Amino acid sequence: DKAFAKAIAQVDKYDLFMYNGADVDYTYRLTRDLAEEVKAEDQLGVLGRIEMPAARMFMEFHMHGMLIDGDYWRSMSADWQQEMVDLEEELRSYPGARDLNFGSPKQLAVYLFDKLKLLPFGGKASFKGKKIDEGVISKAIAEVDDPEAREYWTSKRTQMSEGLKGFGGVAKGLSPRSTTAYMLYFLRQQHDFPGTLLKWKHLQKRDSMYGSGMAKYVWKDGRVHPSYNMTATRTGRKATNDPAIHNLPRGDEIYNLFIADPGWVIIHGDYSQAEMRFMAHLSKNKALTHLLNTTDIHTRIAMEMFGLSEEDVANMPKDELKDKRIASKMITFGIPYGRSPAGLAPQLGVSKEEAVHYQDAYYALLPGFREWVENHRRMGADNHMAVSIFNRRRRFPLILDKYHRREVERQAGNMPIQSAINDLTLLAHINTLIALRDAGIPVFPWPHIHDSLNVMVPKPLWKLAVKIMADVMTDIPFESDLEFPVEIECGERWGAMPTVYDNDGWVESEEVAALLPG
DNA sequence: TCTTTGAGCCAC
DNA sequence: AAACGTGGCTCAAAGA
Ligand SMILES: Nc1nc2c(ncn2[C@H]2C[C@H](O)[C@@H](COP(=O)(O)OP(=O)(O)OP(=O)(O)O)O2)c(=O)[nH]1
Ligand SMILES: [Mn+2]
Ligand SMILES: [Mn+2]
Repeated sequence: DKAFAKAIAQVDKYDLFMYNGADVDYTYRLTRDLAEEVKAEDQLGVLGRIEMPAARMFMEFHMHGMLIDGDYWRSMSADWQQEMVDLEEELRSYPGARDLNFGSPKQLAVYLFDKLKLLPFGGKASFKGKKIDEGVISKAIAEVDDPEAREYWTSKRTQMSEGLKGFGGVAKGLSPRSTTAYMLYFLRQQHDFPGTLLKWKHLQKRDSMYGSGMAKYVWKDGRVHPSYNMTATRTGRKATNDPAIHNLPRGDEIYNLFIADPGWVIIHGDYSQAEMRFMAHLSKNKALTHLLNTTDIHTRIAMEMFGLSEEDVANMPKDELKDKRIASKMITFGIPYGRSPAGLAPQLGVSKEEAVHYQDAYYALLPGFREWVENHRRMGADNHMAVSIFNRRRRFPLILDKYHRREVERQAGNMPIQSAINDLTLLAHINTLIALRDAGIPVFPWPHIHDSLNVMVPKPLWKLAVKIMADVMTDIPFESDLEFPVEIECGERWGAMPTVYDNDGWVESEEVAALLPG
């Protein structure tokens, strides 16, 4: 932080040294007291086996950082800014829009709903309520004939305000005067302005995050050095910042900003259908296990969601299928994590009643799974605690009312699964580094991202390293009927990495041959 | 001139 | 529609 650095620069050097020394000393002394607490909470295993080695790995990653492709970065940034200039000129040409700040939701609402008098989901009636009823949204979007808009609505959530969820908090949902993309896709059926605004918003986000906005994160060495926050989540997942790398927009455009050091390659491994597999492990559900062993469940749910046949899947462009598969994850995970038919409906593009049928069809595919899911949720709330197989814990000391209880049930249901997949992956990351070094392969850690991990190795050794990573990741540290297959990609640029290894072994392709000799 | 909050959008 | 879960970042606007 610039202001902080400036302030620190003015502090007397001797005072600063004394302060830093005291900081270290007191931290060290605290370990004695805290070790007692950790022991009392039976968390020495989590600390010693996972958190401490992970901390060392994250520090190593932070120090070395990731190289930014400076030419590509500047070129992309310039492109985005030029496009924005053009779009802004168009937007300002609309009557009354000349002096608008397009980044201000407040000003946009006045323009869209008062000046242009555009009608939100549900029309005039919605102005009466504070939030738009889900049924109104479902009905409205079902009647819209705009493929791009339909695609958006099936791939994004409506959820907006957060508040103190469930108790004394702000109501969640879509306000009738909302200016979100979700709303703009509806408004663009009535006027040209919202459509152009959507494009502007997209570019504004890209540039502010990864174009001009990225500059503050690029050090003098031309690299970014993200920090890992190990205590940000209630599940043991990690968070990153400065810059955050857990929420980079998918696709090559942004990922190609990050490249391997010259002469090195990045190797990336991601668990397949990770949390579904772990739910199968915990529940020992036969049908789910069988489904995972024989098909891709995300694709299977995508077929249900979009009404696709086997032929459709076979003939569809690869990228389109990939997008539909991604969209289906929110349904596949949403249902066992407690999403209601009302919540599912807008994303499925159907009424609440029809959404019930989707939910039933989902569970009909997996006999016994619904019972397990509901019991699993209840037990966590009853115990006021959720525990993962790695003995990570989340407590729920207070349950305030029946609605809060439902929230706690969903959180307690999710924790042991999300947490275990994270720790499984984190351990695999740590062990991959160890195994590579044991094999004499130089390696730098790259990011750990929930159920995926990255390392950087010298290019000539890529194949050896891929095999080692695959072996470590699939050699899970617990007994299970389930396998945990991985997909491994490799390349010099983070956004251009062909799959080189998956559940069926080595993947041959022209792309691999061109990129990775040997 | 700061800091905090709200709206919005991105990911696994 | 009393809400699938877990997060971070930017900008505008309000608060100190
Ligand atoms: N509750 C919830 N969890 C999610 C959602 N999206 C992702 N996750 C969790 C569950 C996933 O298994 C995990 C890793 O995300 P991935 O994008 O890698 O998906 P997954 O591993 O399921 O499939 P894949 O890697 O594509 O075979 O993150 C979501 O929308 N809701
Ligand atoms: Mn995965
Ligand atoms: Mn993943």
